[in-house]
Amino acid sequence: MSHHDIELLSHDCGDCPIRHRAVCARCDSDELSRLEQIKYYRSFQVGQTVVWSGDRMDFVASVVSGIATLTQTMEDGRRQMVGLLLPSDFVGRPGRSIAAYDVTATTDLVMCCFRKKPFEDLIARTPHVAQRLLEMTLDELDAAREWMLLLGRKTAREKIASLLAIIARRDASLKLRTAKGALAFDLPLTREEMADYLGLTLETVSRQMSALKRDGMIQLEGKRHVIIPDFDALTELTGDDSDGGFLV
Amino acid sequence: MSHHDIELLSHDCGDCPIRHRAVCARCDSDELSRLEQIKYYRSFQVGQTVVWSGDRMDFVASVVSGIATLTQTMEDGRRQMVGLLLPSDFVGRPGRSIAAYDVTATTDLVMCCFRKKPFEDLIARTPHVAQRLLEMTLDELDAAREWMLLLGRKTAREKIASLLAIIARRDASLKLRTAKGALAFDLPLTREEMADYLGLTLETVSRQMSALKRDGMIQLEGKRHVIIPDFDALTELTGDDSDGGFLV
DNA sequence: CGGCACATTGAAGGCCATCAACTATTGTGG
DNA sequence: CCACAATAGTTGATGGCCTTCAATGTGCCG
Repeated sequence: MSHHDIELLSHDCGDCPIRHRAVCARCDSDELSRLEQIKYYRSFQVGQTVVWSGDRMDFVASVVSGIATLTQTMEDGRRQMVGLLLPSDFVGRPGRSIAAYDVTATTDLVMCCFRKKPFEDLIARTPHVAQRLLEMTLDELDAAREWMLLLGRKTAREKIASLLAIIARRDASLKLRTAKGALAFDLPLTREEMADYLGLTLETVSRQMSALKRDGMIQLEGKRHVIIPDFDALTELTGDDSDGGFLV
Repeated sequence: MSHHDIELLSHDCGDCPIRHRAVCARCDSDELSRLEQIKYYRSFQVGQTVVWSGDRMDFVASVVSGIATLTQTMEDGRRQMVGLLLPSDFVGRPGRSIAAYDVTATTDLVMCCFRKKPFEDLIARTPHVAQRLLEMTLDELDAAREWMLLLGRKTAREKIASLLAIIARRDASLKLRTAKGALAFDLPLTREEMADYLGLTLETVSRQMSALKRDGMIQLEGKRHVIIPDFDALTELTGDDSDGGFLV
C-alpha cells in the first residue's frame, strides 16, 4: 500500500460495509448511482489530521472504517473532544466551507468523500439523502446532550465507567451481540484522548482506570485491551438511569 | 387572560414574529397554509413544565415567545441543562414519541405546536420544512459542541463570562444591534438555572457574579438586570478565540 | 541498547462543592 | 397594614476531588 494521502480505491457501493447505516442508507439504486459518481476514497494513517479547524474544507465524508475525532482547542492549549466518529458517521456540514473543528484520525482511517458542491446539489434533489442526514444529525445531537451531562455533572469515576460502557456497547453491536455479561474490546483511544473526551487530565484517567482494575470492574491486557467481567456492574457505576431510556 | 394551559389564540403566520427564523422560514405560501392548518398555540407560565422526560409527547413545536430549557436529571438529583430554547427554536423530534428531556418554561412561554403525525407527513412531502429543520439541527449541534468545551474545560469564571456573553449577544441581535461597547439586559435565568447550564453550583455562580461585579466587569441592578460597561473586556474573560470564527 | 511515546504512580495544592448562616424581596393571611 | 413565611440570593468556613508537577515504569522500533 502506498503512503499517498489520497487513495483511489474502487469500491462498489453495493459491497460497502456502511451501506445500510451511512448517509446513503435510504437511497434507491438511482440515487446511489448518482452518489457513486461523485464519491472518492481517502485514507489516513493513525494520528494524521484530516482537516484543521478554520481551514477550508471542500468536501463532506462518511467514515468507512477506523475512528476519527472532532476536537476544539483553546488559545492556551486546553482541548476538548466534541465528536467521536465511528464507521458510517458523517463529517462536514453542507453549506459551510470552513471546518469548525480539528478532525483527526485516531486509528487508520478510510473515508468516503463527496466534493461539497455536487453533494449539496444532490441533497437538494434527492430527499432520501436529506432525510437520512437529518436523522443522523438528530442522533448526534442526542449523543452530544448525553455527553454534556457527563461533562457537567459526573465524577471522574462515573465518566470513565460511562466511556467504557459506550465503547463496549458499540463494539458489541458491531459484533452483532448484546452488551451483557462478560465483554472484551480494544480501546481505540489513548489515555490522553480519553481525557480529552471526558474533560479530565490524562493522569486522572490513568488513576481511575487503575482503580477500576483494583476493584475488579475491569481487567487490562497491555494498555489497550479491556476485559469487562460484568457489564451490568460497570453500568451501575455510570450514574445513569438503570432503565436505559426506550425512546421510540 | 385566562389561566388555561391551552390558549387558542388565532394568529396569522404572516404576522408571526418568528416567521423568518423558525422551522417554517423557507416555506412558500402553499406550504405555509398547510402548516397553518395543523398548528395550534399553547401558553405556559413561568416554572411550568411543558413535558417530563420519559412522558409521551405527541407534538413538536416552535418557541414563539419566552424561554424554555431542556434538562437531564440523574437518579440522585444532579441536573444538567442541555438546551436553552429561545424564540424560533424547535422542540421535539420527528419520529420519536417519548420526550428525552424535561422541557420547562423559565419565563412565560408561547409555543406554536404541531401534532406529530401530521407534521411528519408534512416534512416527508414539503422539502423546505425538512431543509430548514436540518439547518437548525446542525446549528444546535454546533452550539452543543461549543457548550461541551465550556463544560469540560472552562473555569467557573470563564463559564460565567461565556454565559453572559451569549445572552448579551442574543439580546443585542434581538434589538437589532451589534454586541459592542456598553450593553444591558435582563437575565432570563435564576442563579440555579445558570448553575444547571454551566455545570456549577448556585453558590459558585453567585460568588463569580459578585467577583465580576467587584472587578467592574458587570454592574447589577436588582438580581436580574445586568449592565456590561465593556463587552470586549468581558469577552476576554471567556477564554474563547478572539477572532470569533467566521464559519461560512 | 538507547530513544521515544505512552502510561502509571506519588505528592502537593487549588478550585469548586458542601454545609451553613444570613440578607433581600415578594406575597399572603390575619 | 404588618407579621410572617417562602423564595431567591449572598457570603463564609471547610474539605474533597481533581489538577499540576514530577518521577518512574513499560513496550516498541530503529
